[in-house]
Amino acid sequence: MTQYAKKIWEIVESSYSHMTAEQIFEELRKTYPKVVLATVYNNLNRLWAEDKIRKISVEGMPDRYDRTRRHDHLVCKKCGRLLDVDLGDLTAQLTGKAGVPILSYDLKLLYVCEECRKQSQQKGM
Amino acid sequence: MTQYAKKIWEIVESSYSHMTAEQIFEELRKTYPKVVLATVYNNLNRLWAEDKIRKISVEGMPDRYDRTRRHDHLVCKKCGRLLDVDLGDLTAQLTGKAGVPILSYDLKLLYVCEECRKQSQQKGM
DNA sequence: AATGAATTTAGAATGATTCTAAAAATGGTG
DNA sequence: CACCATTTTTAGAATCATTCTAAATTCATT
Repeated sequence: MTQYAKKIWEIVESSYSHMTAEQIFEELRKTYPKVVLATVYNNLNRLWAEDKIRKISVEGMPDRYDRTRRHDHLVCKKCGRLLDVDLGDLTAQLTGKAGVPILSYDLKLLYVCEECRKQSQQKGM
Repeated sequence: MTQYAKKIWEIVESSYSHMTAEQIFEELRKTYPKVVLATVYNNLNRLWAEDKIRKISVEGMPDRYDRTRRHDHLVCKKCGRLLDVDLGDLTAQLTGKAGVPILSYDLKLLYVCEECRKQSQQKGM
């Protein structure tokens, strides 16, 4: 791993904030001010293909990157806010039913976050 | 619902092929040759916000739209191919653990499809 | 130091989606 | 039906995330 790959991996793996490529880029620049955004994408894609990081896509938002340690997500249907939640390991339960070997799974629970609930109440929706 | 919304809803609801906005647009044009792509996006977004259709995002691919009837997806990690699979309704099981009211959930099982498996064997990967 | 492979860079290009403002359609209401 | 307000559609430009291209640099191995 190059210095960039290593640092990018550290940033993602130690973050709990589901960063976008742009945010990772900003963070990386604190250490390597000359690095370029394409490098961040290159490395994120590489790390992702090698299963060293996770990628999370939520409709209408830029992809976000996450540490690999197994956990699931609560996604606000209104604003896209992402929260970690651990629903336990369902691999065994799911593999049987699926009928093919599963690498991993990606479970998103949709809800409406506190703030969005308040907002839609105010507007009487 | 306008004529466009209705037809778009019908296209999505009756399809099992996880169509992109572009594909839905092409299909809609068979009935309404003058319709415009932005209208498709408008309606898809509206229908989705009203929970009349599902939206599925897979990393690096355009969003795809799906009927609402509960089912889950197998996603090929290499090529993004999408397959339907029914793993049963986990709502009850998940709601308890999550601790907040869940609107729905979105479960993607990652695997490597037949074709991609063959390809990577050939290349010795 | 030389070779080849992998990575980085700069910047252009792509592609999906949204935005803008104006025009058209729609839906009551009197 | 005629009027008004609201919603939807349209055309086309604009935006934004991401990828691509080709050259330059770095890296690993000999």
